[in-house]
Amino acid sequence: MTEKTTIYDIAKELNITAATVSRALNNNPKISQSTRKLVLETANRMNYKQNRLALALRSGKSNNVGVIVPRINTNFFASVIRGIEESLHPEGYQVIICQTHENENREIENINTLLNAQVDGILMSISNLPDENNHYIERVVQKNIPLVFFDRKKEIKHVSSVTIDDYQASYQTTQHLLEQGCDKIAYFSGDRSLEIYEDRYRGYEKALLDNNIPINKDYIITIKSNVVEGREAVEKLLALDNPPNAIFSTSDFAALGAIQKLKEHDIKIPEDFCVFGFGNEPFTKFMELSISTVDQSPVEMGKMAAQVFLDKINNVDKKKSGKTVVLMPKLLIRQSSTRI
Amino acid sequence: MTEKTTIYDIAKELNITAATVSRALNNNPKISQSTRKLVLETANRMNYKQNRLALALRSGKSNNVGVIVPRINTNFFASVIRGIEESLHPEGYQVIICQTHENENREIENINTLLNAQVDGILMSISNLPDENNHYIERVVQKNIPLVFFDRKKEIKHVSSVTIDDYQASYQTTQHLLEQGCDKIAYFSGDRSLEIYEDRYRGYEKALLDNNIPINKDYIITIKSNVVEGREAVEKLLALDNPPNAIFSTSDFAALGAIQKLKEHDIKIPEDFCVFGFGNEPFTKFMELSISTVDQSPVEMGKMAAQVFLDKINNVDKKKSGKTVVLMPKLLIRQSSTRI
DNA sequence: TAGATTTGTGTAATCGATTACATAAAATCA
DNA sequence: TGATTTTATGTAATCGATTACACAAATCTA
Repeated sequence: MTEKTTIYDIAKELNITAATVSRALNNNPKISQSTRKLVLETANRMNYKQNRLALALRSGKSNNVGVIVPRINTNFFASVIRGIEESLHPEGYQVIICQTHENENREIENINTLLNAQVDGILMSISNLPDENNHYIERVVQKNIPLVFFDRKKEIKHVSSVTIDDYQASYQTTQHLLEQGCDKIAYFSGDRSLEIYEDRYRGYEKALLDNNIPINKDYIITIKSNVVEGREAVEKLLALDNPPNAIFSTSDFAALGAIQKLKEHDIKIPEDFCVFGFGNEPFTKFMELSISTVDQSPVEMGKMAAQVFLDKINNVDKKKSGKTVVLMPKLLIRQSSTRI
Repeated sequence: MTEKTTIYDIAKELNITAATVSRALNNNPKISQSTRKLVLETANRMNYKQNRLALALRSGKSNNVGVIVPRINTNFFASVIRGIEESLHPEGYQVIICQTHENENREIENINTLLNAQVDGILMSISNLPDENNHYIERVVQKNIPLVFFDRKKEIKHVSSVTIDDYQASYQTTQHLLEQGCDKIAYFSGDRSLEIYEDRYRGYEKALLDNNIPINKDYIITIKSNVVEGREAVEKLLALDNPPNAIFSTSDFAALGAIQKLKEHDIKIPEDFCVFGFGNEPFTKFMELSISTVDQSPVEMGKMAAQVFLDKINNVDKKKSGKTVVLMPKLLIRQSSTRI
């Protein structure tokens, strides 16, 4: 029939109790071989499937993990989720996804919904939660639910995080551009109230200072991660009295927009101008003029975030420690910044 | 403390029963204003959060929906999932994602896990489930759990589906290439045991026949969706005595590989050779030679699949009908196939 | 063979929320 | 005022699985 089979149905069928059925199904040692065999056969015949909801309610363990991202259909986040799913699936966890659209209310709402759903852990890339809302995060910690930030993190006590070394990535990229002979490097920044963008900015700044190059504020432009803003930023830069000869963009999309616009101005890349992106979006490799960029190993990052969660779940002793994992970024030096 | 507050805790605090608390929280009319106010305040003060697991167990409704895709980190599937999430979130459903990696065992396993988790519906893009395993699908139907295929579907009784009109897309694309003056059109096919690829092939074939152009079997190559296979296929085509002057690739990635290889052979696109892709991957637009392609409106497709699920859930009367939605594809005619 | 031990099942509580039914108290009516 | 209706609350079952505890039967020991 259409109804679901429960252990009670099996029990009635065999004229035993549900407890015995449960024991047989769970390989409990206190059960006779004959009964176990009978139960297993009957369960199979009646097409029994364990109701994980009931199990979850009793055990207090849902075997679900929530993942919160700004938006799922970007290569980076989709890849992180892939990594998470692949690490968690073999351990019997399922992944619930939530999007915030960079909206802090959605972020709070998603956290609450996940808590209500009794998830065993939350992995998230924070949108832009102002500090006054930190208590929503702290509540998760208080409930002893493992929380792991990936990529976009926030310094909160007892919260783990997995990121790449954004400072290093940025420092090395700037250094690379300098070595290519670019001495006037413009910088496209993201919202610096987010740690990753602040770290990247510091890496850029430090590399310039280490090379005795003063910071030119006109070269620093805050953009959103899309093609149009990259184009617009280039217009501004080219209108300067002393325009730059390189751009380090913390967004691949903006880097692409920049390249388009530079070409329209008949500026030769990389001969006259170098461009470096960030994120290793698939298209950067495919372009005829391939775009140099920083690879963030998103799948690895997802796997690592999942691993940090699993370690926490499995070591109840180390109750309130937060683990910080920093992955090394990989500079992918391609045509857009290679002057040979 | 770290413990969770339940309605029993609130009841004890106020010296009433859990039933009354429940009624107050659910705006049950049979409750006095004063009690309701008191309960609400106390719940708030004690930071009460409803345990959705308990609710789910009692009501038989988990408010979770499972989504099964081959792989989440492709633009198409990530976008569909985005659409699904955005339609389902306002209705109070959460989305559980599963990947199959095109593996039929994983597909079956995922279906079973979702059923055990008591999901209220399953939305999936089928991998390559052979017919002898149809009963795993039919079991879902039997349990009266709404099942919706998107993109990659299978004809199974009572199962809904949302697809684009692959036949039309393919027919129109072929027609377009003919109009551009290409009379020798090669075709990169996917695995034709999947309906979508069979439909696309039929569209291609029909357009040629309608224009009195015989099918040349040498022009038809089955590929996997990646750049390398596109390159290799072009090598084969160019080695023919009578090579083609256009390619219609059912994969954008293969189309890109084809373009790369054609350029290496100094063949001019679109003057000497036209290329048309399928899927509207982001990079197709960004290329210096932008690639013509078919847009499948994945976000729309996801939203529609979610809507079909919601309609089914909300109309219990129409118990076992399957709804079939066919979206119109959009041809994006770009430089790679535009001869002025 | 009486007593101790082992083995296999049953009983009933539990997880947290909802709700049909019962019932006491309050309000309304005649 | 006594009967009737309304209102608010309590009681207890339910969803499906697990498990501490109890206990009867089987097996072992001396």
